[in-house]
Amino acid sequence: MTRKTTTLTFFPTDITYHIKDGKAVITLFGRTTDGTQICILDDTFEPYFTVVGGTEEELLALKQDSAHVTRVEKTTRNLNETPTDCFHVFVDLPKSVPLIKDLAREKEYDCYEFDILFTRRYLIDRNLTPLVETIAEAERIPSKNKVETYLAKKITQHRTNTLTKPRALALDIETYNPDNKLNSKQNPILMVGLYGDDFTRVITWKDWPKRSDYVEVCASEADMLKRTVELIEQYAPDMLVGYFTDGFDFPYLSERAKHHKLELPLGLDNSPLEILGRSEKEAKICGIPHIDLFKFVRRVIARSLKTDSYSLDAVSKELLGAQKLPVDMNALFKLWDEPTSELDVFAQYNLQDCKLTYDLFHKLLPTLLAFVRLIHLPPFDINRMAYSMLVEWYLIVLASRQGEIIPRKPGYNTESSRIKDRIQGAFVYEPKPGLYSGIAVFDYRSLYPSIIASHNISRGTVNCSCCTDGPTIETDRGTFRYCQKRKGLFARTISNLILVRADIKKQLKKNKDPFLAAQSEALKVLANSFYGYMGFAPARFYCIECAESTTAWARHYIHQAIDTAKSRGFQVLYSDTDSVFLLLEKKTKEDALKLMEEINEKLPGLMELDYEGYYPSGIFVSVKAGEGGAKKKYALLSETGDLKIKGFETVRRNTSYIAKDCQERVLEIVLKERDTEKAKQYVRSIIDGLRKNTIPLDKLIIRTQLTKDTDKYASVGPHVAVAQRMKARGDSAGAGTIVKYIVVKGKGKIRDKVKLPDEATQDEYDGEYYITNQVIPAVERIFAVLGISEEDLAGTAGQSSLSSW
DNA sequence: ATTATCCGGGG
DNA sequence: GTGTACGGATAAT
Repeated sequence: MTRKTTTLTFFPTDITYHIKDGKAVITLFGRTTDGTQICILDDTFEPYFTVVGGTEEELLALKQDSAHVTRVEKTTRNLNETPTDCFHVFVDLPKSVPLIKDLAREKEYDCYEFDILFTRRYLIDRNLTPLVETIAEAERIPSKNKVETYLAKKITQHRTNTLTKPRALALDIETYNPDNKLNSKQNPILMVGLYGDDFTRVITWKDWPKRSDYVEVCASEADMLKRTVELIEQYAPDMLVGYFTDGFDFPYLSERAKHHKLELPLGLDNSPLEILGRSEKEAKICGIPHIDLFKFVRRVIARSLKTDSYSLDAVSKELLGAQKLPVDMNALFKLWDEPTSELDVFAQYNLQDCKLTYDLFHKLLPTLLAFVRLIHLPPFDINRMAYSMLVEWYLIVLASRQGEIIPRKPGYNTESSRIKDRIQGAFVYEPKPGLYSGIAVFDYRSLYPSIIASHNISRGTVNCSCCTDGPTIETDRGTFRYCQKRKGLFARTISNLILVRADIKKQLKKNKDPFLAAQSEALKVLANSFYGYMGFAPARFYCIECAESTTAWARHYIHQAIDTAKSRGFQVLYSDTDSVFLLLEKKTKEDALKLMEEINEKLPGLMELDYEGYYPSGIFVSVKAGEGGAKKKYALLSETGDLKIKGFETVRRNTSYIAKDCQERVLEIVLKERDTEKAKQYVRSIIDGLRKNTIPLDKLIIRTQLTKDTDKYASVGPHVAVAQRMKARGDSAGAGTIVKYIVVKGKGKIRDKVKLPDEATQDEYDGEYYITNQVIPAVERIFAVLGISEEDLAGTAGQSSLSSW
């Protein structure tokens, strides 16, 4: 009867539950510190939700079919940060919660927390964090799982070690693709690539001459699928990694398995690979978190990347300095039909994609781990969350552990009406276009987070009834006052984020650990996302008054800095949101620093004005030539000689490198050498080079992204004409393709004068086109500031127009 | 300007 | 599964 209880130390990687004997059993999968994969069951957690109103008897009586209330616990929790009597209503099964909740609602009881998932509720209430070292007192039990299974008596964590070296396996497939068609019902999978620690394999079902030694040939597609499951099981990964595998590889594998009437029992409980969701799919494997790096990159990493495209190729290039193997995708199906040694290139291509994915995973692992540790949810969930959800769940877990009842998600009507709520934005002091010397720049450090923390902004502290005096803030929406006695949820949470980050930054100075660096970054972005979250219509903790007060205080503090500067005789050049640019003129840097100290003395709490830097010269350019109102278009020269350029066009849309290069060089000459004449001569030399066709061809390439397929454009612009040319010669060019072209000499419209970069020759590009449409527009506003007209610039003063050159 | 719609990414 | 979109860019009004 009695079995031996053992102590297991393990890292939980995945969590789920199953029903056994009419009861929900939490199932944790993970790896022990000595490397064994295990499964731990916990049958001591009961599903519940929270009700305000009703009586114990009435709640106990709620029942629909077999769904029923098992017990009711009277308790006190905070509702909108105010202590409130409520009930925890326990039910027989997790899926009974929505049913019983509906019955309770019919009786007009206020229901909460009925949509907090069972496994998440477990992690919150039991204070557990995935991927963190866990100690379980447990006994071994018989099971059909692929791994040793134990029933837990007690599970605890000390939040020390984290699973920083998970055993990862990357997967990628290649498919039969006639006419660029991706159709999992018709076209088979040709190859499955796997890449792990000391493991490389491409599985396929045709042989070809001179194939690489990591290629394994199966008899059929079905055999290849079975072999894939077998190899994954043998490798026993902690995490299965892919790129857009939620949207492509796993759904495709699943569909092909269905086609062959096969199951893909990848789960550690032998359950099949599951494809969830309707429009945005998720591929789930029980016990093995599936990490789709594409989703993580697009939702979390994107804002720190330069690239516009989140393709594996572009992201690998930026983060790893490595790229996909260049192949002609259209050749794959032809080679498959008649295999030659050339087909091996596609196996190499397949494996390279797996390797990039594997390397990318390790590059991004510190960030993923940082969020898992902060938010306390499983890696599978964190991987797929948008910023708003990361903030929301950070709040949910913290608030819940502090006894707060989690607000409901807004209904459709509430959300629609919230969308109409507009918040008055930041203050902008528009600069007068001009060339300036001696600029000091200050900015408020983490302005919005520090305001929220310092002014105790929170949904539960706004216009509290416990203190009627205290500072107020005027906004378009009314005057708001925040409690002086109780610390609010938002303010407490954000203060904590700021303080923990300060501590991590201190540690980072001694130890440049990438995991620490990622934690610091994660804390920063979470803090910076709070303001946006408060005004986000679908947010549970929505608080428009809080958001409105935050920007109002921001405007107040930036005005305060500007007014103090003016009263001390500084000229204010420009200001936007959290920064102030001062023109020093006769004053020194020391005077400016003294001013900063003076401003800082008056600031409350965590708020602080930072000295961003001193710039010997800077130019502010108007958005439209010759007019005022230069918003966010300026260039500064730092003391170390670096140019800081804001708001000028970049080579992304319809701009050539020659235009950008010329613009940068002009800014450099103007700011560093202060030599207008030299800048003018430089532009003239470029114009001359364009006329004489001596500027290298690759500087003239113009890039434009196709927004739709070529046949859907009403008007055929140059980029559409190029796409048509590409198609005519057999290249693919559909929606999303970035087309590259060069404008060449000739008659007619621009679209009749475009060529692909590899078709055009040095002598045939149209210099005049580049002068009028690329180079001049890029620099004319800079010269307008310096009092030089287009005509003067081009050396054509006196002529009637540019076109007469 | 503000509001709808489309699209990514994979072969 | 006690559930679910998202965010950017372009086109349309």
